[in-house]
Amino acid sequence: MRTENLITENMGVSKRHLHTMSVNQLADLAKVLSHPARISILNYIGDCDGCLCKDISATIKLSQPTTSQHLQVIKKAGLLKSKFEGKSQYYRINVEKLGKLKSLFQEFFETTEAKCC
Amino acid sequence: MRTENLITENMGVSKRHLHTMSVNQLADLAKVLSHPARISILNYIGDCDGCLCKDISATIKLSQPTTSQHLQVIKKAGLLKSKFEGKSQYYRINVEKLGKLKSLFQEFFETTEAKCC
DNA sequence: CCAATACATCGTAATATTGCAATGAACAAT
DNA sequence: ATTGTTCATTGCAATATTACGATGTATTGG
Repeated sequence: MRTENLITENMGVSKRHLHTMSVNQLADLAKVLSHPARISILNYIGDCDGCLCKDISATIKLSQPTTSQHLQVIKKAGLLKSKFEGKSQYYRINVEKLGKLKSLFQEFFETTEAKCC
Repeated sequence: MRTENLITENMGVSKRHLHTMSVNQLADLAKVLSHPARISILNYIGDCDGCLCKDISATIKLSQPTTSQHLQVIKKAGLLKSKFEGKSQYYRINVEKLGKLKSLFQEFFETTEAKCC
């Protein structure tokens, strides 16, 4: 009757090791799109190609720190590139990574639709 | 010099009202895919078409409560249907909603790739 | 009726996410 | 040099997510 070892370890943290590489990759990229502000940001950058944080902030109506934070999340996932020019940082879509997302998504659809459709 | 009204309201909650309907819809569906377990579940259900929580739980190696919780998240987003038969609940892909996700994703790609590619 | 099965839900603990004011760094302009 | 601009980072508060044991309900099998 051991009620020991009920110690809560790894509480609140996703168990990524249980899943395949490509499943984790898709989850990471989907997480970028799981917040509407990040979708709006990607839409905006895709439309202007070479954008500043202050302009994005003004467009999506979130504060500069919040906008910057979202930009870092997108960049860390690989969907954005950036380049400093003077005091300005220009953000651009990383087209290669966007293509990767596209193919992972395609793969997900093919697997999921396999026998149900 | 009013340091009043610095009261933290709406802290920690997404400002969905700032974004368009379709952006929010895509974000909601992307949130489903933002956890690897939920991708694995959808893959599995798409493959077997009519699955039980216990079998999914055994396959993805998460506890029954955790698996059930993920299933409710996916179902609430509309990507799953379910039907009770005796003591068993059979889960199936909601093909219409999956198609909706596909088209929202397509739309996102077209907007984002507009001028950068 | 009684045990076993399948599942959702509750409660709880730990971590993650979201948002912004305040701050500091780097550069531009005067 | 001083001021203004642009941005990332820090610190904090509030909410959301993740995971699972324990529990209750409903059904099946004996």
